[in-house]
Amino acid sequence: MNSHVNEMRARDGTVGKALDVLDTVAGYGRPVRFGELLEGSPHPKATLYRLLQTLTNQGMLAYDESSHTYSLGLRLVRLAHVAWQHSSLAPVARPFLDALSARVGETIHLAQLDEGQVLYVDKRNAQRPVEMFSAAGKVGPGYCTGVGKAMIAHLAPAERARAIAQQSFYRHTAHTLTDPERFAAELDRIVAEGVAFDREEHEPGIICIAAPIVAPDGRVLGALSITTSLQNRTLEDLTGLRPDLIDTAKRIAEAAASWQFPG
Amino acid sequence: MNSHVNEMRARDGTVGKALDVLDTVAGYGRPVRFGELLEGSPHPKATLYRLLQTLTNQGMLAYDESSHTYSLGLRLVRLAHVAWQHSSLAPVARPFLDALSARVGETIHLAQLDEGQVLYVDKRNAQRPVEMFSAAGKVGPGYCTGVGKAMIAHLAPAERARAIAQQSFYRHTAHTLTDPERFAAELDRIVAEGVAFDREEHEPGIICIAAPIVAPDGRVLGALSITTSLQNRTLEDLTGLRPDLIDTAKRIAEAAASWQFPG
DNA sequence: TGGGCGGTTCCGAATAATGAAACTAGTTTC
DNA sequence: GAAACTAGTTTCATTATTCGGAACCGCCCA
Repeated sequence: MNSHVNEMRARDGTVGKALDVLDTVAGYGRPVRFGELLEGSPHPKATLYRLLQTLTNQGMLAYDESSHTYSLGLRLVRLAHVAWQHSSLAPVARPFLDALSARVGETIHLAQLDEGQVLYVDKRNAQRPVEMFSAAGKVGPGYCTGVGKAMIAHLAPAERARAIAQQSFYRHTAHTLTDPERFAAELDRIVAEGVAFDREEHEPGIICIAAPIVAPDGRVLGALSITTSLQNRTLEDLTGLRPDLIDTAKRIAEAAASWQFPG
Repeated sequence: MNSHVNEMRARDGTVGKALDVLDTVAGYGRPVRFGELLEGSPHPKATLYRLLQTLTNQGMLAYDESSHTYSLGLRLVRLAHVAWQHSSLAPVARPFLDALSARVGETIHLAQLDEGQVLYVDKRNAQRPVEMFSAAGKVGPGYCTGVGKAMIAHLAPAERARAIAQQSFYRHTAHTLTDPERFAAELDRIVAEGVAFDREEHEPGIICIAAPIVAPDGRVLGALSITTSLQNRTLEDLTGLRPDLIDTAKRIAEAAASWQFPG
């Protein structure tokens, strides 16, 4: 699914390899045995073994004696807490999300771009209170989500090309855009309109409207979306929310700008 | 504050050093410049420089061109999402926390032990919906919190000794236990009683009752606490919640056990 | 124009990573 | 119950990488 990320990132010496292993373990999404990791690993047994030892010793992985399996360690959770607080828009955007959520009553996502993929960093849910990490830290595709398209559309040309090259263009639904050419055209349309729509491109029956969060200097900081299902609302309903969405995105960008520099 | 953790963990070759740098950056809690990191770093300029390059290139750090500062990167948030899901009690405990929260209406914490410190992995708040990462990933002291004492008390002797040695015993309030001897006695009392109390030992006016979550094989998985302020409730009130708390902790332990092995 | 400071690059020496192979422990097969 | 097998761990001579002192760059300020 996202193993190509591994291939891309390696070649930073030992540290790169170690972090690569971390990604691989994460990719399984469950405790994994030494043998499983070995096949599919570019490293010989002893090397992989030492990497796992080191990472475990460092608390980045957790080894379960009884089941002989490795999982990601708690040290990551600890680090991520700090990372989320100062490398993400979420702390700045929080009050704006709260307000927007109260006004529109639909699911709201705040996302950032990471290696061409969408990384959700905060969320407001209409019904249930809030799902914790299930939102923050989750990744999604860039080419078939509202937030992904909104962000990629507003990148500088070179970055945009790179981001397009990083997409898998897997067909999730009948509406998914799977052709890079047509995708690029869609991006131009998005820049012209200022917002991106997800027209059931990722999940059937799910639609959204998304706006980019762009810094004064033009850098894309993230994106904001309002998601709903066709059972509740129509695309026209979402279009009606456009002014509020764009306004909120702009306010977040301003807040981020004045937060960035005084630090 | 927690720099001793750094000292302890290094000496795992290059990877150890790199992760150490990550901790250091996290310790600042804000974007930090190269020079700041250099003083206080055991590495010469060139070495530190290369470590930062590697980590940045790997997405573990983010470098801001304009302010020349490093912060923790988004890749950590991504990894932590997975780590939280399968290396923490939180997913298993979630329904039990929801139920307990609904019954008692006070703030609830779920924590695990990491290097002698308390790592909060989930939270239910009485008033406001839920504060996201502000709970999950946050660390606290082991010797003056309910959850910390409950967990350390139920460790095997050798581990308990190690955990005690890892405490700073900084005096937060007039009630903080700062003597290792008396702390050990408190731990024995906690084992006998089955629950730990925080009697304003961390923050004035804040009290809590905590129970450990212990696996069938005796391993301490985590702890659960109900926190309140002396303005609202008394220690006696909390004692009344003891049966419910202990019962919930036991149920979580059972759920974790039956989740651990089928994996 | 020139000094100072933060950041970057070089390169021989020192060190740590490598990986084939041997070993051990637990498990299945006959 | 022994032998073959499987999965995981350790060893060690070789090799490649990291190390770090020193030189270099370039920007800001005087």
